[in-house]
Amino acid sequence: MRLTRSFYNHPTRQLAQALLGCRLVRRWQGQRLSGLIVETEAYIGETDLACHARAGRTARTAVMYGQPGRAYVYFTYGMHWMLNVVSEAEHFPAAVLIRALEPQEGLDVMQQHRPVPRPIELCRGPAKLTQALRIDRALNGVDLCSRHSELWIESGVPVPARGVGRGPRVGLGNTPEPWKSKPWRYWVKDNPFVSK
DNA sequence: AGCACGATTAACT
DNA sequence: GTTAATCGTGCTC
Repeated sequence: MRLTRSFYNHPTRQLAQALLGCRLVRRWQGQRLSGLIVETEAYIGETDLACHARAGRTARTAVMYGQPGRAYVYFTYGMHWMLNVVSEAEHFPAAVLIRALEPQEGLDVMQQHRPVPRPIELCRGPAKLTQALRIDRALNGVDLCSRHSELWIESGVPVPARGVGRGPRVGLGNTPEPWKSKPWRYWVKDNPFVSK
């Protein structure tokens, strides 16, 4: 079942954990491309200096200030797209970055989008999964709760708290403390599809 | 108008 | 472990 708006309207760290085990689905040319979410990170508000919303409301960050349950897709390093899910109440800018998937449906199509020798490499990283699922600027702002969107998340088997690993967020090179070290990255323990 | 840098990845040594 | 690729964004001049 497609997750509803209320699922996303929660504290970001709580949502980041709740999304583990859920299934991200992309409809591409009538086909389902999907995978279980196995790794996430929380980015929370203007005071979190790792969050893009630290710059306040701009054209780029506007989606994060909108409804929960929308996709925030941004471009970085001159070549990569990142997928986030907007969290918390409208007007509070926060989102969950989807960092890795365990591929489930449409692996053959994903391989066409992203040629790799083995499926383990298909979605093991935030820019890898957007490439495999063909997620780019066209999906920025899309409502994951709408019946008509080509991107959504389905409920799954919740991962119990003891099965969730936690640690600092990845790639925050110049972010000052204490934000750089906040343990706001979550993953499914012992799952081989988690990024490295 | 110009500049430094980035929520990364792949291909090096 | 190091580095190139490659361009939108936000900040300074």
